[in-house]
Amino acid sequence: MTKPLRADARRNRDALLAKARELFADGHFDMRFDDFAKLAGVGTGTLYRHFPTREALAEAVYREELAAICAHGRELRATRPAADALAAFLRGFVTHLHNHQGLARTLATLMAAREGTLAEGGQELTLVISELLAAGVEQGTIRADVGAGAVMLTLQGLCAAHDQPHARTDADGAITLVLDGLRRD
Amino acid sequence: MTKPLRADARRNRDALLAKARELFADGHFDMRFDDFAKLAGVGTGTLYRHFPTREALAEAVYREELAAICAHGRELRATRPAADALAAFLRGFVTHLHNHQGLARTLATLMAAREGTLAEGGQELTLVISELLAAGVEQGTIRADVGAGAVMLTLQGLCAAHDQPHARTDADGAITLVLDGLRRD
DNA sequence: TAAAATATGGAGACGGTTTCCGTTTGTCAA
DNA sequence: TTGACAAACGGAAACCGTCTCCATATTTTA
Repeated sequence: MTKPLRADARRNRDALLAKARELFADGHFDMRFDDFAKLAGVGTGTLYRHFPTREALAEAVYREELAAICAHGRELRATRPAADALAAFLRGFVTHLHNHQGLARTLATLMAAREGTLAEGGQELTLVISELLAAGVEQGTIRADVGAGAVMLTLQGLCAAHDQPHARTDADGAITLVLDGLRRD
Repeated sequence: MTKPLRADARRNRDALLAKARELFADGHFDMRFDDFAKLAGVGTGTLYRHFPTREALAEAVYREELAAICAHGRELRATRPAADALAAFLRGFVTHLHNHQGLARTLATLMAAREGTLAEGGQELTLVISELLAAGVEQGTIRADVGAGAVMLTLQGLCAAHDQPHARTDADGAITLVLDGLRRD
């Protein structure tokens, strides 16, 4: 599965990721792709070998962060009533997006992607949400006629709009609607 | 305001729009920008003079369509209880998007745009929705603590996801959540 | 330590975008 | 009408980011 990587290859890959993380954190998302390579001190070819596209790089940068979010979602589901867990998860998601612009930007792309490794991240998130919904249906606190896709679609909106003026307020409002709309009580 | 346009200029502009409409209707959204010019029988420079960017062209193509949608929304507001009008408007919007991929694609861009003429289209839609909401608040059928931005954000999600597998089902679900979440009764 | 396997780097090809300016077309006043 | 001026045209060529290719270098294996 996970093919063993040659020493220099791993070193270069890590250098690229580190530099990308640094630049993303500073809000530099739109660099010339080649420049990532230059700044990381590797050749253009090396960059392309490790990350064929800009999105692949972003995906690698945020993979762990997204996995952590999903893990947090599962933990919530295991330790709280489903409706509470869902609310906490979505509210936390909004806050996290608000504090991590790069993640929002990346997720907007990931969710739009329909094939390949890129889509995986989005699918894991969908899975977590559908588990939360299923638990809520089981507990009778969440309606059964709306699927995880509908919620994901709202999240996609949040991500796509993350850099608009009233993004935070609007995002909070949208999540409120989703939560109240889902509630069955 | 509306500067008088020279005869040949108007002719070329119309040819460009007509060809773009035709191509968009056939699902050809990703043409080389130059080719619009060639296909419309005008020079590259002429294309750029009339529509500086791809988005400007798309915006011009769908401007009337969007205006019609907004007009329809206002008409609904004037002739029905606000909650009904809002539901009809949003449901209709989903159906319309589903039947007009090009509009969805264009709106996704328009809504993301934050400045210039491009943003205008998005703003008019926001305005219509906030009028519908305001009417509902007045009539006591819609909650007052969530703004039009929250709804727009969901619509942005619909547009961004319009070409995904379960887009229609998910869109219907998301709108259901928005409507039920907004209802105050 | 030599051969095989893997990875590197960066020059340059590629292709879409955009500008620039000499020519054409339309407008308007006389 | 016609002449002069302004507005618009067209498309060749400059521009610029992306991506490939391969001679060279590094690591691994035997």
